Amino acid sequence: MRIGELAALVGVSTRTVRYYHHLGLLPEPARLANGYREYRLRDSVALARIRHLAELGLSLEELRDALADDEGRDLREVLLELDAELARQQEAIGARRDRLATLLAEVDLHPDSMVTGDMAEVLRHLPAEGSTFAQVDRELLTLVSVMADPADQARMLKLMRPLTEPDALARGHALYARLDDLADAEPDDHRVAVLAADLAAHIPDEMARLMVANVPAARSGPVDNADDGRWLEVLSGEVSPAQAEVFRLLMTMLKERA
Amino acid sequence: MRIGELAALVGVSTRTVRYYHHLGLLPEPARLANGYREYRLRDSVALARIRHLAELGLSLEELRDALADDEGRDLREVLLELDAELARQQEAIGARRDRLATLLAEVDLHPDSMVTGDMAEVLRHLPAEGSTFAQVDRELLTLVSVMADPADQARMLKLMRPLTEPDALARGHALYARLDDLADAEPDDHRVAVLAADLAAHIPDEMARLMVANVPAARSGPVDNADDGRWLEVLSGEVSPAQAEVFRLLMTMLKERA
DNA sequence: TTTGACCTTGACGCGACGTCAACGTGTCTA
DNA sequence: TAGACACGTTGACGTCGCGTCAAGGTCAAA
Repeated sequence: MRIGELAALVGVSTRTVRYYHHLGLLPEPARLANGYREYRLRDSVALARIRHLAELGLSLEELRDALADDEGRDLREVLLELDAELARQQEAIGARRDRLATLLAEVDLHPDSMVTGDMAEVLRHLPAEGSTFAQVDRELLTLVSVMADPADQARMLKLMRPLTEPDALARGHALYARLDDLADAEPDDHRVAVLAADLAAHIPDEMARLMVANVPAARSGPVDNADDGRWLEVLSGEVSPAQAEVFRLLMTMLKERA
Repeated sequence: MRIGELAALVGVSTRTVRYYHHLGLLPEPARLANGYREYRLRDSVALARIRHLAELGLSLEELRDALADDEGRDLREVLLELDAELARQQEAIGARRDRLATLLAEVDLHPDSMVTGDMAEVLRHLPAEGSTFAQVDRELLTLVSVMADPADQARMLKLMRPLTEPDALARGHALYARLDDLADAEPDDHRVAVLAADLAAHIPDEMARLMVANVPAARSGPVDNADDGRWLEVLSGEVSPAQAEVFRLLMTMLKERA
């Protein structure tokens, strides 16, 4: 047989056969006078065996190891390992499909974003365009909703629920307005400390504890942990210096309260 | 934020972030005076969203399309399509695991080869070393056992069962010996036609029909079908001219009988 | 003789990055 | 002030299992 016949017989391309030669998986057969490879029956048996195993999902390198010398001993281990690997893959795909189903339900309800229904509810209660600080909160909440695992998120949403009550909402919007008023103020403006105290009063105890536990800038001591990064500076980049000072004071107050 | 902070926050490598810029998935942020990229909160939101979707199995290209302009309309379709794709993958892996389990059972029983137990039984009944023709049969049967689907194989094995009875076996071995005797004979040796007839008599009717239907050299007319290849020549390469002639005559007789 | 089907080797391309090179920048320490 | 060290920049190559094209050589049929 020439290479095309062998390939057609086993059902692969000639490129595949030559590639297997290149890898040393299939021995190079004798050549005819014109340089063509001349295959025999046993080559097609070897090739068919390679394909049989490859189609089960074995990598060609694993194949070479398994078929190398002792065909029986190693092969069984490799196949068992492969089965475990395939089982893992099935589970992983199942988990992905679960998350996908969750996401699809969210997309159905809120096509414009990718947050859960509850989080979308919270976001809708934030002041719309115009408030730069509300925009920062919006981004923070969206980030959390994409990154945090569902359990943590649900806990957080439960704590935020009271803030969406009509009167709490009105006070919240007033606080946002006062924050926005500080856009051009100096960090030592007298309104800064007052606003921070009012914000602290607005935040329920349980939520304060959660913020202290999770916001790096509020944890004890100076920035000694690499994980902490530079949260405060990052936020400062998003808002004015006076507004950043409000945030810093607020976190200090919450930490003292905890 | 600089690129390392962004990457650590979202849990990817800096290379990944730059790759997403390269693909246009994530917009390039402003640069500092020193050329460093300067990221803001919204960049981390965008990056987290990309990762969230990518981890579900969407390709980056699909992601770019889905997140391009209309986030809601397209995304749902893409996600549904992805779910179908994942379901297909799960099924494919399941099928692979089924075949793997079959193969494992075979390997347990017959560690030296990769054939089913029944086929191993047939192979064991063939004359051992020394008979070149039996070696050819051995390779042909092994090839069939690797390539044919299990149903066809089972049918074939059932037809071969009578040939492994003690007396049929003895006659079969005698026929192999007579074939091997023709190794150095001329194609017009008088033993050729006799042996072909004896072989034909040794093959049960039903099996003859199966061979005529499946062996290209036995089908009607000259080689007119590309699929037929050059079976006869291939076999001739494995055995002597006289032996090849026996095979040719045998197939002709079987065809006439059908 | 020319076509057309086959063979040869060699090289590039894919997808989603990892990894290394060669270099500039910023911060901390001796 | 110098050096160490961590970080940033762009660019290029490697991964895996081949597909695909390039530029030729070989062979049977029209």
